[in-house]
Amino acid sequence: MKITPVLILGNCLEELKTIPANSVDLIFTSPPYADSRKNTYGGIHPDKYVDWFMPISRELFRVLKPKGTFLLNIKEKALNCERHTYVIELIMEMKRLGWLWTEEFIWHKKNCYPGKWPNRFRDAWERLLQFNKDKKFNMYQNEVMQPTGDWAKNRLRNLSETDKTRDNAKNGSGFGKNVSNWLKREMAYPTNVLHLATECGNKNHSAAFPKALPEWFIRLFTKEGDCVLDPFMGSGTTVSVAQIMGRRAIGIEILPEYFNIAQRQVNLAAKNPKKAYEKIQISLFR
Amino acid sequence: MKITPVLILGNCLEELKTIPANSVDLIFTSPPYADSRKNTYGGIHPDKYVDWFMPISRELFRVLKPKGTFLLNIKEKALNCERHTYVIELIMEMKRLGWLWTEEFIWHKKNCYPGKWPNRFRDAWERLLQFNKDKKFNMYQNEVMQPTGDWAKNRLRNLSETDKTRDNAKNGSGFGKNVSNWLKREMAYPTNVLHLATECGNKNHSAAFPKALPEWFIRLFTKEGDCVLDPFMGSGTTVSVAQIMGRRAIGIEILPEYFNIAQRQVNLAAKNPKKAYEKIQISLFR
DNA sequence: GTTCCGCATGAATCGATAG
DNA sequence: ACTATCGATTCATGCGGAA
Repeated sequence: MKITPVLILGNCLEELKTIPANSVDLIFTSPPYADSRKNTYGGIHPDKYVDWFMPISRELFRVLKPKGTFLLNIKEKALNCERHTYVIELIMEMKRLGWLWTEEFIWHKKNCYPGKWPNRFRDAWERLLQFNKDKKFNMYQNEVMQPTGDWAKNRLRNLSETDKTRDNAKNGSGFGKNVSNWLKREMAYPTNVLHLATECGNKNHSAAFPKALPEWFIRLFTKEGDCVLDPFMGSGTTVSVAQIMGRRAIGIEILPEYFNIAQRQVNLAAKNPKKAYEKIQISLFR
Repeated sequence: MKITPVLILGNCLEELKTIPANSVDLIFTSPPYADSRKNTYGGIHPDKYVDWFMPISRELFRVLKPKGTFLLNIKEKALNCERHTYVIELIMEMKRLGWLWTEEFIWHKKNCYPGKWPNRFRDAWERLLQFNKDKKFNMYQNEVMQPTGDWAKNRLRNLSETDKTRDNAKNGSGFGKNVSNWLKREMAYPTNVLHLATECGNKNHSAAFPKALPEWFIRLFTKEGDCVLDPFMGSGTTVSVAQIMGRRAIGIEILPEYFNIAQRQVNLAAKNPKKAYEKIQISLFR
């Protein structure tokens, strides 16, 4: 199945209004952070961040399907020696608007930005806020199961050796059932902490996250053919990952510079999807 | 230097009033989480949590030195398929009271509670909220430097063969005080993400955190002889760690049962501080 | 004395059932 | 309708006994 994402060059709030209500399965986005990236997006002052985001939040609520999910990657910056409160104020406001704040995932950035300050250490984590319209949202947990920890490997290795000898010695003693039980145990469900290194190779966009991040949430919250929206597309990481995974995708970007990069990335992925897919590093959870 | 902690049996809010203003260097505490530990503390309803905590917060502000730090370990629970907002409301209220919200550390709980639900994964992290009265607070960053990546791993592996304590061999990353003296080269500053397992063998208290947690913050925010306060002492982890590290300590606990456990632990540590110190596992940052 | 293995134990959460 | 209680589910870790 070959689906080319829809890329829209324009103002996020205006363009969202052209999208039908209840049509999107997953919104995954990383909006411009307050007052940072001045050179690119212009920057919104922290004190005005909530007022700026709420109208957009309202449109996102409208376009999301009842069982869809909105995932917001955000982190407050330190301003004047303090953490600003615009993120937690935003959570409160979005709840007033009708969003359910269902979960907060942590993205642990294993190779965070270097630096030293007298009053704080390097910031190695970001928030991944999950919002929903309904308590019963779609979630495909089996799609993101992972191998169990090292503790199990050692023990299962020993176990499987004894299993083999017994299996050779005796025939059809019903031991196979036990083995299959243990095999199930080789996979476990993940937690709400994601360990991912930032991709430093990404040249142009100043706020790129690793492909594995949208990839994980797209697997968790959508099926093939579902629709993924990124209203702050940037250089198109989320959109092209969705494309490669066989999801429909919509991306909105106001700056032609980034829009063009995203366009090229999408064309490239359309030409050789397998190669593009292999490029997605799945290095979650250590 | 031998300093015995001051343990107070009584109501937190009342007893705090007996402590002089501007006398404490570090407050490190983990108050009863909303509605949990019902069997022990009675539990506060999430909707009333902020109102319950704010008068205590006011007293904590009073007793803290201008350059001191308040570190609050807390996590909101999921209620009715949503994350409750009492923690972020608490942050807003404390700012109104005059606290600076300077940082939010993440405690990544490597061995979080198991379970499976249709709409969420296991919760593997807690907040460590840092509050201060003044932008220029005391912070001794050099005290918590850690060995860098690969070098540390190799070094520590060899080490565990030489210095054969059982616990070092087990997790492969533990190192004692004597060892850290060795490793003056190739040390780096940590980040604001801490990787620690909960100590589950502790039958004493239903909510004991690992000793390495208060140990790290006591090193970071206090010197020898400084005063550490834990207004919700529980079985006395914070207080006895502070004692072993040569800090003065004050602990308040309302339940005689826990108070007695803390009392015993303190007496034990006073008798043999070296042995007690070695028991503190420093296995931070993986 | 070391290594290996069995086992209990968590600051959990949801859905169903009962009052 | 709304609150209180209970059972089912799940996995990394430390401790203790055994080889």
